[in-house]
Amino acid sequence: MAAKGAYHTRQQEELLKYLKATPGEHHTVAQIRDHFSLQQRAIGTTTIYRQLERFVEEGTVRKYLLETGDSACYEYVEHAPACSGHFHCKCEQCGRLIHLDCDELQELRDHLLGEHGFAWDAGRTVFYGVCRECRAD
Amino acid sequence: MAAKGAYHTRQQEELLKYLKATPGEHHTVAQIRDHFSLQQRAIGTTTIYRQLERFVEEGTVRKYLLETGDSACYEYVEHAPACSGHFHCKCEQCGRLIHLDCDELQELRDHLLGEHGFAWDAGRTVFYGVCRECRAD
DNA sequence: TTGCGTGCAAAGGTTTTGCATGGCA
DNA sequence: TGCCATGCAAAACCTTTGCACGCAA
Repeated sequence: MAAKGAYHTRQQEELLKYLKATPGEHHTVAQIRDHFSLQQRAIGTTTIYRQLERFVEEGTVRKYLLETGDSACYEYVEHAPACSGHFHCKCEQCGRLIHLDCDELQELRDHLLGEHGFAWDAGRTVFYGVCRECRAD
Repeated sequence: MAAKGAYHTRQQEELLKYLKATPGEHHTVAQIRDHFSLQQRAIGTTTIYRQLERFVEEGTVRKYLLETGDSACYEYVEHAPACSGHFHCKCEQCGRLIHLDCDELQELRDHLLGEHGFAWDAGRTVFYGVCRECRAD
């Protein structure tokens, strides 16, 4: 009796390969669907949602809901599900999602846990603001 | 020729008064609609959306899209659009949105700006994790 | 052969838009 | 009286679910 995730399919493989090829980039379901349609290797929308959901559970992929509220974004996470010492900053002007490596982050986590009892998951948190380039304008 | 927002209506006034009375609390459109329905002072859903949109533009109200993706949350902002020294933490287990006042926040803001050139808007950022109560279980 | 994965169609939910009516100034 | 605001209905979206068929093991 095979469990969930027992089978290996063409769609699953191609989807993961695609995401893996673009680490740090974020994609919407619509973008993914269009990408494969253009390549004549269409994958059903439902399947994309279901595979992404599985990848998120596994920790292979991370899901974001940005403030624009349009649709969710999915991003392949290179390293282990920890993704520690790693900020996600979203620029509200140019829309870019920026990755920052930073020690300060660990301090903040300790502080939140020690002083406020809040176990912060930095990997799921997106910092909103304006990036260096956009401030220069 | 009056411009947008020229008129003062019952719905507008009651909605703002309601939000003002609960600073720091967040409401969904559905919650707001139900609140006024129960009071026999129903406000159309469309109107709620349109008024909230206006308040957000004015900076009177802040809009959040949480990771759950259910529906947007709106919160009255007491003071100017800065909302400094104020964390928003969302517990992923009980779903509560917690407000933390903390000096550490200012330090982090300075660090992000100085070291990484990122002008962080703490008021728009939600920290995801698990709260003290849920960790105790 | 077994039963998971796929994808169409349809449902579900939130948010937006069209349009006739209502109400403020 | 002029024109914005309202709210119903319907559309537009994104996402999830039901179900029959296909395919991996």
